[in-house]
Amino acid sequence: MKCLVCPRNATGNYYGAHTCEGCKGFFRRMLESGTEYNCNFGGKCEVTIRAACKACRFRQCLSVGMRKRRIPGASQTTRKESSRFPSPGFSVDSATQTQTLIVVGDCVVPSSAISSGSLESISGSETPTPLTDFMSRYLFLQSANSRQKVETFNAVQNAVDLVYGRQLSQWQTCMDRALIYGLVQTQPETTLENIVEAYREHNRESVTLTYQFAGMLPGASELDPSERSQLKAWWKWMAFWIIHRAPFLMEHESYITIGSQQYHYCHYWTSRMSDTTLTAMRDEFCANFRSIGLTQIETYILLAVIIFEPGTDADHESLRKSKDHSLHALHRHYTDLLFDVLKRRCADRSELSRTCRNLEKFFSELKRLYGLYCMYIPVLDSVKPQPADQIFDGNYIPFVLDAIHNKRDNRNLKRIHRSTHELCFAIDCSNRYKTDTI
DNA sequence: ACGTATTTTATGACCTCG
DNA sequence: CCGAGGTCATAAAATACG
Repeated sequence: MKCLVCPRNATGNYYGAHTCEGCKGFFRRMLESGTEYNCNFGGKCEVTIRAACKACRFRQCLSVGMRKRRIPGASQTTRKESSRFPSPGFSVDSATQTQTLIVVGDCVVPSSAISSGSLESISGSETPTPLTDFMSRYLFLQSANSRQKVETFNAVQNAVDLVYGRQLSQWQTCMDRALIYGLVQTQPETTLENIVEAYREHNRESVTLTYQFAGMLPGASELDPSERSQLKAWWKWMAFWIIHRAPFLMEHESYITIGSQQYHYCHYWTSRMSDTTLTAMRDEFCANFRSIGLTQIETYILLAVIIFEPGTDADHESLRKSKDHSLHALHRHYTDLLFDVLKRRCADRSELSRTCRNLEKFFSELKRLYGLYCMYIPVLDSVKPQPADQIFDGNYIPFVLDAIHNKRDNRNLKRIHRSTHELCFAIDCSNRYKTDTI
């Protein structure tokens, strides 16, 4: 196997990546010395043997996922890691790590629980008395149900790795560089127009990834076309957008990179592109979501629940009324799975109910945020969700690019801005998202 | 300025230990 | 057996010197 940093052969997995002895030693020395090197050639040097530019070699180390496991005296690091995906039990600490679940009796348990010898406590040792027919059938159904959940759990994990693994690790690198190593992402000179274009590109890609993820969820491909179209509801994508990014959108700074240029979409650009109220609300929302303390896999199961939420679109009124179509069944299945996983992770009932309460609170915030985004995403013209007049009742939508080019009369823009702003707070999304299913 | 010797620094193969 | 961290010979770079 090749070293992920330089052209040599890898000799093992060091600091979280397959590298050679040289790159391992180099990374260790860089951490020890704490010296920060700058590249004099634009940060794009090829990492060759021995003579490589230190700045670029270190950047490459970070980008392939090399991390110091424990920084002496830096408790912040551990806190940050654990706040992202706190995971007692179902530990999934990187975007690409996979935790398999298996069925024991009627329970779904992480495979690690078996190897660590806690099997007895989960399954109970033996069942000496013969079962009645009814009980056998009952247990069979229950175990089939568990098996299905395990399959779904693993499929969700697989979908996360495949669809989002790369993106998550890029963002994690961006965040680690800043928070752990105090390195600011080198940013090429750019303009607001470039950032807006990158943001659009990023969102187009994001739509694709969302539906790619949705398509990989067990059950999705078997839906009939009208049901499948409901997976693409615009508000679902919005919820997906924010939840998927929540670990990286902090109050003090954002750590996501966008577009083919991988621009750091930092607070500065956010403030140039949208209202500070929106950013503040977004960041507060993300902080609240992080405080729920869902693990990574729980987060994406939650997203699956959202994806399969039966629609409320007027076009699908008849579908919505029938309670037995597949979308409802799938929604139920994923909700069950989420509950199962939560139940098994939470230490006691109070932790479980706290998590559920927080989830409920999160849904009501989501509605509020949805109102805001209804205004801004069409403004940025990054996706074409529904015709704007359906959301804004015929009001003119201010386009940011128009504002940049001063194509519109500024006074008019301000007026419209204010009116849409007020309007978005008034949008009642309560019929769009039901919390009673969770 | 140039060539050579010496010193300093960075590297990576190998080692130890948990 | 694996990987984090230590050791040390040595390659490479920096500096001194004639």
